[in-house]
Amino acid sequence: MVDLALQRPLSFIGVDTEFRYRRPPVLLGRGKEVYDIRSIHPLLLSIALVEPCRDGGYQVYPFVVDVRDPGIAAVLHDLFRIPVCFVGHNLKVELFCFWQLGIPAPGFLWDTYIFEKFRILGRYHPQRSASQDDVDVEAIRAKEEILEQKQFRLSLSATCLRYGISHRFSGDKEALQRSFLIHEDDKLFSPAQIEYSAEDAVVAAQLYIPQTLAAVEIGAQDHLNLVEMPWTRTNARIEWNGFRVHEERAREVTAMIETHQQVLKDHLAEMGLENENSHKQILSFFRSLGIHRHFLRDGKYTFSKKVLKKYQELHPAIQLMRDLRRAGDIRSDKIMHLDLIGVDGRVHPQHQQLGTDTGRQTSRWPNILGLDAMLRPIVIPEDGYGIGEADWSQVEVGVAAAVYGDPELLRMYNSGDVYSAMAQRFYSDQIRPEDLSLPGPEFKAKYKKERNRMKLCTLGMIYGISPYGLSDLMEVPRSAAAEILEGFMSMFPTLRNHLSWAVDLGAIRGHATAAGNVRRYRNSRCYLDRGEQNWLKNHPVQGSAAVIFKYAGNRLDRLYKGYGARIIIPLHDSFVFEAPLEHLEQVAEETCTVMLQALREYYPDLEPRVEVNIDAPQCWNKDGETTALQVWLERWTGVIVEEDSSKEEQ
DNA sequence: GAAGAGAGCGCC
DNA sequence: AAAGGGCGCTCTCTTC
Repeated sequence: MVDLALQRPLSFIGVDTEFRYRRPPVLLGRGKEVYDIRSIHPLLLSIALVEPCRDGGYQVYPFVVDVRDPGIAAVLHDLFRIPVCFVGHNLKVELFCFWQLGIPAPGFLWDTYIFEKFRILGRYHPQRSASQDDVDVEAIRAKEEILEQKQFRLSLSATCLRYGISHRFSGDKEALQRSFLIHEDDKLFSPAQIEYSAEDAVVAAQLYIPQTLAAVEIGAQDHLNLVEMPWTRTNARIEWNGFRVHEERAREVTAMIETHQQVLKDHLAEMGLENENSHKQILSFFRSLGIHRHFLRDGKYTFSKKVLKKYQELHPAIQLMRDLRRAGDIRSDKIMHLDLIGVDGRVHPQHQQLGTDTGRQTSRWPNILGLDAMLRPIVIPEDGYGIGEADWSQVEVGVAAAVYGDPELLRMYNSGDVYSAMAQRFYSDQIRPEDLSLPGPEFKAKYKKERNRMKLCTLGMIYGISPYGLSDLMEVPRSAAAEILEGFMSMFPTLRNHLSWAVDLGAIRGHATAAGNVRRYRNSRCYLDRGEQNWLKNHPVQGSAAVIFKYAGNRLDRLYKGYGARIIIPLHDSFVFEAPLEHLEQVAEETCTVMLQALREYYPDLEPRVEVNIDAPQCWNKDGETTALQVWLERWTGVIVEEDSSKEEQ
């Protein structure tokens, strides 16, 4: 097979693998099963070599290889070095199989699953139910159906149907897939298993040309080849890399919280509240104290963190509730699930490419992108390695300035600290004249409140906030918020126009557009509600930032190879990396360079800044802060000791 | 007992 | 009438 592949003038190669896992799945409740990707056991590799014929058609040579043979990897090396495109449906698992076999990934990929996901971003988005009525069965069913439809559309058989390609096994695909999961080690494969396996590689190959045409039709072929498809490999590698967790520290934290939680819970129960998480119980508790009216918002009671903090002076129980909630959140974080540690001793969350409608990543099991900052020090490097992080400063503001072409916002972004520059202009009559040209960092320290208001306005502007929402955030009357917002927007007339055009054009066209022509589609042709108006404005910013992020990530993935370094967490606007200690500084420096270049390649008008943090390489952390969790726990413990003693005195 | 909605919290 | 974009996850409470 390899000889033939090397001798023929191939156009591209379809690929598929069948596999099982050596470890049983971890059960996460509600029927969720998560397999340890490091225990993947490749069984069959299917290959479809494709070459052009004189008659204008294509000749396909299908092969199926039993990759349980330990000598096979060495033979396959040469095949994957052929510089043609390798096509497959959800290539992530194929890449896992290759890496498990010790075969380097091919250089040029096309993922037919990712393409289908890409072309329906925003479609099949469950709408908020039209009715406020709780028993709107129709709305619930419709929502379920939409999500099911979306999943089904992305499957290989449904994709084949759409392109008019016949898949011989589409009917009993599931049964065959399952047959591999329970296949015994030395058993031969049945003809059905082998033919099914071959068929998947063949149809994936057959999808390549029609999908390429479809990519041209949506104006995104360049982006797909440059960014999205290479990212499938980068993303798979991040998942394959995973990260190490400090098991002992995790156990300590859990034990410590559990001990003190009980004491505090008892204390709270004495005051009259059994469960700090129960909305119902809190309401009746606060009623009995006569303080419930403070928590009324628009006809509903809310006991969120923010309002509890605001009114904590009303009763000593409130501080207790806040602490208990925080402690409960930390204790129950999925990262504490130590059974998610793979056979390589590392945790491998699923990183879902195009997980969101703007093209951003999502992660789950555990959701490492949403990890409480206090828990970051649970993530530690391998021995001899260090962890670093590099992030673009205020990147979405810069991207907003660039995509909407606002000269004043550009100037402010390029000046150093965008929010300081805004405050210097916005509050020019309230700021001492000598401070009007103060450099960002100094201004930031001196005019904290003013700067923070500008930050709220900026984020609000990108997300489409209303005076109502802003007044809540700034804690000023609505009329004052309206005035601030108006004054703020009037500093950026170009931006204001272009935001409003983004809504109008998006409504007419049917989609919002980001860098690389990454589209997010509307679901209806009728009235734009506020939410839709907002994402039409926001997608160009968030989506473009996501594109640049992946572009930079791809470059880093290739660059890191030379240092034995790896990306471990792709954090929307920052990369967390792990590198051998002797190369950590060099890796950090080159990471900055790549990130700066990437942003400037897309938006040459920007003068971006990247902040790097290798201050505490012994664990992941925020701004070099590694002890926040300990400090918090100690304070918590302190509270108990103090209150216990005061109780005794009484 | 399972499943879903709502409230809430974490991240960017 | 609603009121800031994008997510994943846990807990409570209700319903089937």
